[in-house]
Amino acid sequence: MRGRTAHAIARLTANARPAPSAFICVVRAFAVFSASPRGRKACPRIRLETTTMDAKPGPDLERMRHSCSHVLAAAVLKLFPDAKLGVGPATDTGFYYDIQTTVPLTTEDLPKIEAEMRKIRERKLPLVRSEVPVKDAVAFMEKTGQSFKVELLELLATRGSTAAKGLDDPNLVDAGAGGVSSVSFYTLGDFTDLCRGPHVEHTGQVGAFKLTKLAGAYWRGDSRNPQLTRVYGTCWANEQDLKAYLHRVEEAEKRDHRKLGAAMGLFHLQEEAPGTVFWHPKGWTLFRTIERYMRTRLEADGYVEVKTPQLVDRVFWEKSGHWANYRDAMFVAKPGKEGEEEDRLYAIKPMNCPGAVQIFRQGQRSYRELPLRLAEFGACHRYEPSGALHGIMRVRAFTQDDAHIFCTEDQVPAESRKFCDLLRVIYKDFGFADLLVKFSDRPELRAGSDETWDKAEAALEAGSKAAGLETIRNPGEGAFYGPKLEFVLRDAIGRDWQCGTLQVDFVLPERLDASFIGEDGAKHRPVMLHRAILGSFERFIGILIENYAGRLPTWLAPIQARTVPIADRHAEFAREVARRLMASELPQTDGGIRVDVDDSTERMQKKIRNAQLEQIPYMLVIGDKEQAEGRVAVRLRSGKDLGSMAIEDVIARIKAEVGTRTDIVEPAAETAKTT
RNA sequence: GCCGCAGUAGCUCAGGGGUAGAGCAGCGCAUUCGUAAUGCGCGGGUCGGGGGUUCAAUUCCCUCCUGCGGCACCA
Repeated sequence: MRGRTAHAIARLTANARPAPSAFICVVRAFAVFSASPRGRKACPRIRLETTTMDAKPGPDLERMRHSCSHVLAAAVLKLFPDAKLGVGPATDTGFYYDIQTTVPLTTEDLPKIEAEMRKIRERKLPLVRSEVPVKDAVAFMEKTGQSFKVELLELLATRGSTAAKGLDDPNLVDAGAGGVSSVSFYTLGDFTDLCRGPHVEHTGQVGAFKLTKLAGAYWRGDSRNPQLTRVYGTCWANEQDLKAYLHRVEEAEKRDHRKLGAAMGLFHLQEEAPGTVFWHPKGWTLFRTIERYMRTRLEADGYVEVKTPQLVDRVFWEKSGHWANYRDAMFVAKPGKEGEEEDRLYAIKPMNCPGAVQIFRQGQRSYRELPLRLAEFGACHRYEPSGALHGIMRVRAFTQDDAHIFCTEDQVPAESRKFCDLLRVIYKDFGFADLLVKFSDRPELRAGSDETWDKAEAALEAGSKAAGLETIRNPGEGAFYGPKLEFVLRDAIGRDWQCGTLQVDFVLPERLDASFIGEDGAKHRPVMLHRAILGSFERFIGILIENYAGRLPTWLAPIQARTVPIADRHAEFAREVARRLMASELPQTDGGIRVDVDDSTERMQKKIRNAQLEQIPYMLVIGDKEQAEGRVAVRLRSGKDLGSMAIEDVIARIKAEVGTRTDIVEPAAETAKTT
């Protein structure tokens, strides 16, 4: 968000419509749910809302959506009179209501509920607010059997807030010390709900809506509580906006890395290996390109690379604390003949840090070696809950761009700063400019004393200050061994992805007894910084695919150019051109330009179509003319025709794009169909 | 893990108590073509696995697996 003008944001968020020339920009701070699959944790952020000056006057969207959730609840109660209601707030695109019914709701009920909702809208029922003493409110909800509402009322009476923890419900948070003595009710026909409001005046003002999905949701977000059925809907000012939204959802689906990744031939997943990726040649080329790039950056920044074992005795994990905290999520192995397995139980590493400590512990370390930056492209396995798996974004086997920096407490600020600088350069190279940083402090379940945590949090605070970061507090979300900074980047369609992390750890060096000899000749404990920039390669590649909608910049594209001979007699020259491109040495890579030849018997038009669909940056067409002149006709995937070019000029251009990691933008390059 | 939904050819999808069909892709032949689909032909499926009901199951029921959308989780 930073560094963007309000106008740019308006354009980003204006549903692909041109940005209005005049608009009002309202800045509001409130809790929004992050779209990051890292979790839909509440992530407070400044949000810009834009409204056009010439926008039609009408009820505020959020208010309308909130009212729409009441309409939903009223409709459900009409159809299922014994339904118990949970909470029903507005969301970024609509609303939901959590409902418990004796017979579970199914998707077949949705059209019926929708029809009932329309009836309510047509009747233009007023939404009437009333102030009610808590005692009376409880009596009313008890009488109507709304036990969840009674629970909410009790929370309001004692705490003045219904928030489960922290900032988790933007619509119900009204945090204030102490309880309240009265609450507000809203009545809509014969349906009365506990609600803070505000609402539209009557149900006729509820715009175009559609119920979109059903899902289970734990009461008050706690898996120990009963699960209610959450009915999701979307709601817009008018039919046109609703249609535009549904269209946008469809467009976003086309970016889905699972679909694109398969279509681009990058990888596949299959039943027998849930949550693990089969990388195909093109996908692995992309993976290695990123790995090579990271290695170059890390080496330049004073890291040394290591590799630690996959399988380590459980005793080791007990020592590190992982066994106690994460045993359920670890894969274990007992080798040996069936019935005669070895006594020792091994676990596949879920993290790289204990391994890194072992390397640090070998021999006697001196303060002169610090800071020691041990990088590892470590492959970790975690038995993630089945419901969490998602394409290659959330998997059970993944490769981290991990590193552990062993240093003194005094070195933490400088190392933090150095890390943040590196992180920013790398994100920029991948095309991400927007960055948000969260500061996660001590969780409830943790290792180490409070004094240690005080020290660690203070050190990280100093580090983030040294790096010049503005951070957002994320209470209780630190790792069990230390507090962390979390780096969130924003993609081309405004979604947030948490990727990087920097964690200060005083605990593991202690537990695993790491030490160095200081200037004073005495033994000291090092501080350990855990850090990652991409997070996991698998997830980051998924993010890249979605961010670029498959159209990876030339430096990352698995195939950068394809020669397209028009007829068989041009094939030999096409192969010759490809050989020349392959022989050209690209900057910062091991090889030449990644090029192939389409010498199939298809017509040229079909070959171009195929290259387009594969999002290949350069199509080098070769016919009689080109062959005679020793040149190629260059077409970009944007549809732009660069005309006839000398082969060395094509090579120079691709080299330039790879060298700067930025594609050359052609001004008139927008003729291509979007597919 | 929990709630809801889904699984039919490599892909997208149709069908339905009497053992399956389209388009694309693939293969073969013809075509040798100037910037997003040349024509003709051919092959391809234990209808996710297991169990049950039935004269008969891909279709109905149960169960398991996997995936999808959420919830919870995410060192």
